[in-house]
Amino acid sequence: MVIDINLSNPEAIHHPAGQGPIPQPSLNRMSQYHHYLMELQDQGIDRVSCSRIGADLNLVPVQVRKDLQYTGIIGKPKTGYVVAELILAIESFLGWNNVNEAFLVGAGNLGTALLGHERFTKFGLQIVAAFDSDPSKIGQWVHGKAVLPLDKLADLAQRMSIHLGIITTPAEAAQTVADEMIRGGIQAIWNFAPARLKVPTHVIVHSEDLYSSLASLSWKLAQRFHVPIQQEGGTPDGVDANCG
Amino acid sequence: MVIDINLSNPEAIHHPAGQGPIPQPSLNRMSQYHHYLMELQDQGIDRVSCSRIGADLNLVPVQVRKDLQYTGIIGKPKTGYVVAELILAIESFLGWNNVNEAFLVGAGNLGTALLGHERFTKFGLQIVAAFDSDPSKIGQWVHGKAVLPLDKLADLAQRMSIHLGIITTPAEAAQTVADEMIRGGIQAIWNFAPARLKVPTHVIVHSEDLYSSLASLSWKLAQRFHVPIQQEGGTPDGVDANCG
DNA sequence: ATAGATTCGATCTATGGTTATCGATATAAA
DNA sequence: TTTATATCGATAACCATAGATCGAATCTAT
Repeated sequence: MVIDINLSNPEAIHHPAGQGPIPQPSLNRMSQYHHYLMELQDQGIDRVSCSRIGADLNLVPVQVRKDLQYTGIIGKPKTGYVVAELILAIESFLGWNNVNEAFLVGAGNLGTALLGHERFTKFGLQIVAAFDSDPSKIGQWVHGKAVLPLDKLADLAQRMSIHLGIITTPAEAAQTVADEMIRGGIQAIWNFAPARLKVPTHVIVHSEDLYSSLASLSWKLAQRFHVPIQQEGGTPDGVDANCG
Repeated sequence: MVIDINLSNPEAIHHPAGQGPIPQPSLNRMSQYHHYLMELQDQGIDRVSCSRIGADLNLVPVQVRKDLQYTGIIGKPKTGYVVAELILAIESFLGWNNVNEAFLVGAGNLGTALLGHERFTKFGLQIVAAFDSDPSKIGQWVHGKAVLPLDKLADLAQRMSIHLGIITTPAEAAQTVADEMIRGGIQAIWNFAPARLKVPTHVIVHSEDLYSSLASLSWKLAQRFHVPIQQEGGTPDGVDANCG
């Protein structure tokens, strides 16, 4: 799950097509649609309707339609959308057709996992180098990326115009790393360390907060086992919701 | 970010204290409060008010108060809450005072990272064994946990009454693994593989969906760089929101 | 060519979550 | 002891998101 630290006010979120602000939940569903459409394409299906998408993704058709409208795609009555077009629309909407070069800090297991995830390139994410402060890791190559000393980050980020930083260090190091990134002019941080980052308001922070997920998960498990009383319309199974 | 697959209807989510259903966002904020309160405790602070929490966490006090009420804690006017009590209240509310034993499948980098994360035990999560289908990994020990063959999972889960499964395999394997887990009577799945899992409705699924996060992140970055026009109350920085 | 079925796009309504308000209560200061 | 202030808990207003409805458009089948 994600907690974005510098919230202040959830303000209007506008998008290019000028269709007004897009709700965060809609934005979150985009990748789901994208993934699903890629599957359709693999199966040789070239047209799809909102009803179909909704049925397969457990969403009500109207919601799908609304979400897709944000991408600027237009569909035809009775036929629906052209799958290929729709994929492109989503990719362009999300900026996945442009490359985002990124620096990753923290060449541990998690960092290594991300470095090895070639599929990111399909979504415009290109991790170009890794950094660490552990001398034993510096100079190594991980999945074809050099591990450089952390103190080179700011300068390199600036010279290479890197806008995105990924933090996969332990919690203690996270703030220091974030500060370095900001010093290097990095605009957005994808943070996997379980720490609240203090950043200037112009910096975008997305934190993957495992504990938050774990919290919902264990709460729901606890519910199931310690609250045998379940007496209403919804089945005991209905304890789920999206965005857990 | 998290997408929970078997949604159907986001139905009422009830909790023990009987204060009515708890909103998912509130649930997600719980771990944040918990983390913050632990910090306070480390600093020797023993009382705290909602205003204080809100100021430090960028939340409006009234929201904090409401969230905390779900845990059943009661505070005193003018003083606020006793930190130690509050921590206990949250832990008990989330079920973090009970142990959840879990099996993890997929002893790759990500799996290894999770297996090595001792801090999980503080939150009631105890990963008791790892599984894999790669013969070269079977029989190894990772961070003190044995890596067993996948086909032993269902039987062991049943005999040991394991309720929680963690999937850290590649996407292709995820569904097979989930099926095995369900065969073993597992109730909840924490899925890190980028795949939609098909599960019976009684099984809780929490998927950490990296692509969804990446989608928001790259959208926001794209917004920043490709839409120089930003003409309203909110600053261009205000593009953030929680739950990205 | 026409009738029927299906789906899109737009508008409207309902739900759920967030934020504001108000009285009550506890502490601190006068 | 009294008064002022801060905070809690509850209720109510508000806003964002989700869902329902309806007309218009397009395709298929007769």
